[in-house]
Amino acid sequence: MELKSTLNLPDAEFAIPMKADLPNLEPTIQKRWDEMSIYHHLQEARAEDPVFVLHDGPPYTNSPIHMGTAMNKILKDFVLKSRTMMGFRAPYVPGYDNHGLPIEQAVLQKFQEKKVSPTVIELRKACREHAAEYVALQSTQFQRLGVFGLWEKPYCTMDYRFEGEIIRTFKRLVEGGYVYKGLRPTLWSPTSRTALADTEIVYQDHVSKAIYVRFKLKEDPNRLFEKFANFYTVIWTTTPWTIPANLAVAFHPEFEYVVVKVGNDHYLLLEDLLPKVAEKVGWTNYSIEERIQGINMDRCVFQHPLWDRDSIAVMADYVTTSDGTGVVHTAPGHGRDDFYTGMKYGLEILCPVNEAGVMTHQAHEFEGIYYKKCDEAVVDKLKEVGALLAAEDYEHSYPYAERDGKPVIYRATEQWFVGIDHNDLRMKMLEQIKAVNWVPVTGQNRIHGMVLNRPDWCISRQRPWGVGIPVLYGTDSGEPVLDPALIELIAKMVEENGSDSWFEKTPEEFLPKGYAHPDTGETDFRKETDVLDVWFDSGATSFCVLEGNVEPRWKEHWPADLYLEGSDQHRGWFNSSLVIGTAIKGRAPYNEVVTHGFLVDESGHKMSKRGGNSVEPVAACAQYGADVIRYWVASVDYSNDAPCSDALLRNLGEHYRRVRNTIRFLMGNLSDFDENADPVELLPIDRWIVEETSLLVNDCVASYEAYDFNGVITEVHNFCVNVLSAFYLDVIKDRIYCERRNSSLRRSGQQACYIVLRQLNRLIAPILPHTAEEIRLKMNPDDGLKTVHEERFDMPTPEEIAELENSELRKQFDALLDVRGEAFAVFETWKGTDDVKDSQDAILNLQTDREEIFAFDAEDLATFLKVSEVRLTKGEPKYTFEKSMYLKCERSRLRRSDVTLDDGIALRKRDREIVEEFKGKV
RNA sequence: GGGCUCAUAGCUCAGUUGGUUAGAGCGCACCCCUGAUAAGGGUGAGGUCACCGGUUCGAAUCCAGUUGGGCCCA
Repeated sequence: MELKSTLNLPDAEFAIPMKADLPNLEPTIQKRWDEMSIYHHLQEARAEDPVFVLHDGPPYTNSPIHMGTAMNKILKDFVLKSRTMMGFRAPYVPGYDNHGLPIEQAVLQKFQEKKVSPTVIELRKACREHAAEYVALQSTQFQRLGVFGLWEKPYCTMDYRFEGEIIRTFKRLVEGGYVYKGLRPTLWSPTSRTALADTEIVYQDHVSKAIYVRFKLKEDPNRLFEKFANFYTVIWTTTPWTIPANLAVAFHPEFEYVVVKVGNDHYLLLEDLLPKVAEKVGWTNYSIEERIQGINMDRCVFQHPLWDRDSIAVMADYVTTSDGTGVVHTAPGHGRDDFYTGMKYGLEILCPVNEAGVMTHQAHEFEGIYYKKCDEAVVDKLKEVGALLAAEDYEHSYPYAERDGKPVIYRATEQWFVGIDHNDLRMKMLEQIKAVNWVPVTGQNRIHGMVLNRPDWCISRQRPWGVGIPVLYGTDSGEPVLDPALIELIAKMVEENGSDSWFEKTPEEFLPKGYAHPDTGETDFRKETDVLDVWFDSGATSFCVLEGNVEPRWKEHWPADLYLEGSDQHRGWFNSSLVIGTAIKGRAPYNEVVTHGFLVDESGHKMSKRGGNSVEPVAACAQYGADVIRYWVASVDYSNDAPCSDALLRNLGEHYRRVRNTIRFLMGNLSDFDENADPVELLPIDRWIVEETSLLVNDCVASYEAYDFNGVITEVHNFCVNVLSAFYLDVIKDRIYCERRNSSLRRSGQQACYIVLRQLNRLIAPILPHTAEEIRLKMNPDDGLKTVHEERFDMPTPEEIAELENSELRKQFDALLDVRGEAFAVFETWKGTDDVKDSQDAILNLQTDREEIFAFDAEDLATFLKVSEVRLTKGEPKYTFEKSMYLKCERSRLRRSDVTLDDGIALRKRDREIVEEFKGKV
């Protein structure tokens, strides 16, 4: 008779296959999820439970997803699935960010290729189509990763109702008095008379007229320079035409300046640049009279070189020691740095240039001159009044418009702003930042600095693809109407017909009959042409989504429990959401913020398509499977830069297989196990493994709560490798394989395996959702649930944990595992002697002083230490081996004292009885 | 150039308030098993904790600087 047929070997039929074939398996599991509407099923299953709201940050819809977006969505999914298994209802409305320049430019390029100039309406339509295409694509790609959510009704910032709600959010800020109109310099093309974005600029070599100009000291509050006659400072600029807009001269507070005497005049400039300046302006005979640090000049007043106007000394840290004089000509209407410095010092934003690049009446005698021509006029005039020290041609790179290849200028234009200091908003935001839980905690530092220093928020964009700013102007007066009732009217129009209608319709078409300007009484209006900054769109999402006005199914409590995004969003979404949330409701729209880093390759360099080191999530899904990608996400420290490469994914595939195989073996042992049969009393080792598993669950759930997914997967993996494979499963094989099918010894082991398996499967489910579902489907447990994702973590109470951690049983097995490790190490050096290579062929003479070991049964010790016999004595630790002379049982393959040779076959007593029973049956 | 941040074994990660010989998994080498088998078990080799100073009885850990990455600005 075949001895093998009398054994209970693992049944591969009952287990999951060793080879996962995830790329083919996952879609079939996902199909099943779709058929059962798993997202809704889970929401209903937790309908009565506490809610955990993760509000989705919308990815931009102009490309397929990349690995970074995949990681972000997977991290969110870890949170949602684990919170669900902790017993929360965890809704998830995925979002998409649709408006903005990158889409507009992609679309414009397509038009250009066809040599078509679209109208604003045509362009917007094409942008909408383009965005919709990528919403659909990204949605498919995210779902392929195994992410659950309300995929049939995500939020899109371009949806009509959503656009309407964005306008209402604007209205709430208007009601709070946060919105005002001001000037701000933008890149401006005088030839096409439009504002341009940074991305529409190319830098080219350009020859400018560079001039050195002296400014006479007018007021000297600290009497620093009163001892010097004819006292000037010297500036250098490459744009003479901006001299009419000069309102300040900037010094670096920390740099060292000198007072230089030249003839009867004194000049203040940077010491480091003195030799260079002296050469340029032709000072041959000069002497340094005094040295003084820049900070001392703060708020000295100089005289504008042409007119009776002050030019005050301001402090700026962008002053450099490489060019010019160390004193920077500052025209707040003509430069971004100048603008912010001007704001800080309360200067006017003076811009004496009109939209065609022609100087206005504010430029006095230069009125009517084109800005380029004005360079010469200004130089002549400066020479005439004696303010010009030198002029030369200067070659440098200068911004040009990509569109028409012509130079551009910085020009202050009218823009809409949100006042960050209105109503103490900044202080309130800083308070909120303290109250939010930032993970990792360094995020708090980062956003605090940004909010502390941020200027007012310019929410205007001179662009067609966005939500039109709902403001009308009196045609004659040019006075804006900031009327909440009017904005509400526009919001209603937009939510029905989209913000396209704002662009399509004339004011007469949507204004009520007889509507008059609240301030001027005018009845003729023109529309604002600017759209809202896309950060306004996304900053408004917490209201648009969670308040449920756009879609009732989205309604959840505000603020959200969690935002989870890349660390770049400290400046972006976390910031814009905080501004709007705090302005409207006086608090942050999130209680907790988790941030992750960016992707790098194996050598720690940023991942990019151009760098040729990117890993594509769609391709990786097809090659390794989503669960392996998810394993990767769980394995990296996402709070830092996360490394990703093909080699890394392959490596993690090995980790995955190890976990999978351990579970597969557990399952294989359970083919004849009935979960509903009356339980037997567990043997000590079986009770031990169940208790160890409870401790594992406790640790892993704590890790899930702390968003430490690496902690989860590392512990699970180590448990599979070190505790299950290397010890427990190895050691119970004899019982499972060789004992009688229904013996309580075997049943005890199976019962433990079953419990461990169910526990493990829950622990991996948030990270490996497809695999966990595959396992559950194969096991088909009788618990009335439809999916592993609605199971709950089986959490012991804190009291139970404390008891388990300190149990006698645990101490006993800890001691055993220590002894086992030491014994194996000694065996390794002994083996080979007496021809013994397998520890099962050896007898261990174990001398130990560890009391716990003596509590074990002698037979169990031999089994647990994988030897033929253990001869135990008390004393100093000592391990010696000798060759076992016992016969080897042909059925159990063990050398034991009870093996006898009978009928030409060597068998243990137990095994002989079982074989006889089988014979009797046959 | 500025703000924030990171650097521990070939790879991915642990490393509590500063305290024995810095750990794990993978990979690698050697061995065992052949009843988890494109599996499983055992042992082992791998580290100037990026570099350079400092504080301290004692530093991977605290401080300053350097180098090299990353995000955000300019």
